[in-house]
Amino acid sequence: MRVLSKDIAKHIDKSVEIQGWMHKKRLLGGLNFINLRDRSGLVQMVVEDKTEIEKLRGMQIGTVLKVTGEVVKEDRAPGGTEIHSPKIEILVPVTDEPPIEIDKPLSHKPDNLDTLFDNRVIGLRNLQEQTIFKVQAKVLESAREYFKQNEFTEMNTPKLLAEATEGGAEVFKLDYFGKTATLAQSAQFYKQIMVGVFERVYETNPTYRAEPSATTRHMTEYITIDAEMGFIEFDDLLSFASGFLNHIVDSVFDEYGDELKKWNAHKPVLTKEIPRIPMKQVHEMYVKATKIPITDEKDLTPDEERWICEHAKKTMGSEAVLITEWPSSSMKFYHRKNAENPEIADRSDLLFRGVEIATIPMREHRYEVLVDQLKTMAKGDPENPGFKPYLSAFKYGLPPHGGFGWGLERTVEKLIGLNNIKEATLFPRDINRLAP
RNA sequence: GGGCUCGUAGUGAAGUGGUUAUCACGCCUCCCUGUCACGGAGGAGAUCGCCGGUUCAAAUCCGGUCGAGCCCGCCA
Repeated sequence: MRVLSKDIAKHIDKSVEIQGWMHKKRLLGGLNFINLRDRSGLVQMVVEDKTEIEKLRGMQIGTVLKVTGEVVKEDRAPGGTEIHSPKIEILVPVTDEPPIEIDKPLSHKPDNLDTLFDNRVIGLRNLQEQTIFKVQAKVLESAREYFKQNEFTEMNTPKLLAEATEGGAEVFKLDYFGKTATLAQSAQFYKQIMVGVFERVYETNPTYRAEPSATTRHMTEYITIDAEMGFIEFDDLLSFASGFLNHIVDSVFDEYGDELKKWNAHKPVLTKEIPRIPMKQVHEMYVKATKIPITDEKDLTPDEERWICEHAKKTMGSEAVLITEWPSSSMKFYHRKNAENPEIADRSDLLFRGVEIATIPMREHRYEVLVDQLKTMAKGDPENPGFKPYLSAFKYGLPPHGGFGWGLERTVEKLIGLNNIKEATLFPRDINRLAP
């Protein structure tokens, strides 16, 4: 009966069987320490028997072991317990030394990321790398928790689409039994359609962008937390997003705060309601503070995004900020113009620690207005089979609604304090990486 | 797509014209009974990304090429 490393303290003075990977050898001669890794962590065993330690000669880190030994309480052992007099059975011998270190922190310097990803299969076994992806799993878990508390229904929408209709990002094209299919660049149309079914829906699925971007915050495949809710207005939508971020941050640091100390990650300071700042005001504050002129009034530059987050941290007690009042001239056709001021759109971007992690807009739900915006802003044909089913959802009744597309990897990256989105991705895909 | 920067043992780094290319981790052999970045002695491991050029001499300078990184544009 296998016992996990985290549970051995419950078996003091008893014989237990443990299984896992050899993580570290410290051979002191007559007294040898072997660390074993399993899914719950590490356990130390003390090997004094020469025939037992000889079994491990030539065996490298990663060797799969089954060990039976006695659990002993020992203050000098990490965790206060260890295994004595082990009988070692090698389940899978490993004689090749690992191409990258498993038992020591790996270099995350930009110059070394290529090596990190080339050796990803083995490097992910590194405990510090594991922390990144336990945090990622926790972000998803706490997101689901929050959605459930707020009566959302989880869904899965198709990623293979007939043709590109949404506009904006470049799409991947692929052969589909002689026709051309595209990979979804977002769940946009489907999640709006599903508002007509469940009111509140979300999914956490991959999305694909064929943009030839080579930056620290872009990939060709990434996970979006896509949510949409009906019968809501803009204010409440932004409050919902504030609560969402707070819940995720609290959940992650409650569970992994200790492990994250090894990454020098500190819990972000946030306000219950994330501060909302109109874009024009950000431009003004930025220009005044930095003397750097604004080149594009319709968007923020990456430097402005970094600056406003620092500014909000210092003056508003929040490392996140909601940028509001986006000019309607740059909005998508399915976004909604502000009722009082049609020059601006009911849209907000959520910036967190210097990077945009979510876009949070209200959608235009009125059929006639939407059709008009489709024609004038996107030069789209409402009769096009890519648009017609989508538009019919509106024709047959969609309430006022809004939602967000929330970048999972960017969120994890910034929670931990990493500098490149790919570090927060198991097997990153970018303009020139398709493997491993 | 535009600009800038970088390619040296398995890994991380040093070496800016001079003949055996340096160090640390890892690996191999030996010593070591409380290690936890164990310690000590010894050893193996690199056509210095690739091609061409300049030079008596190139890891080092020049040109090309391939690969990578960062910034910008765009976005999650």
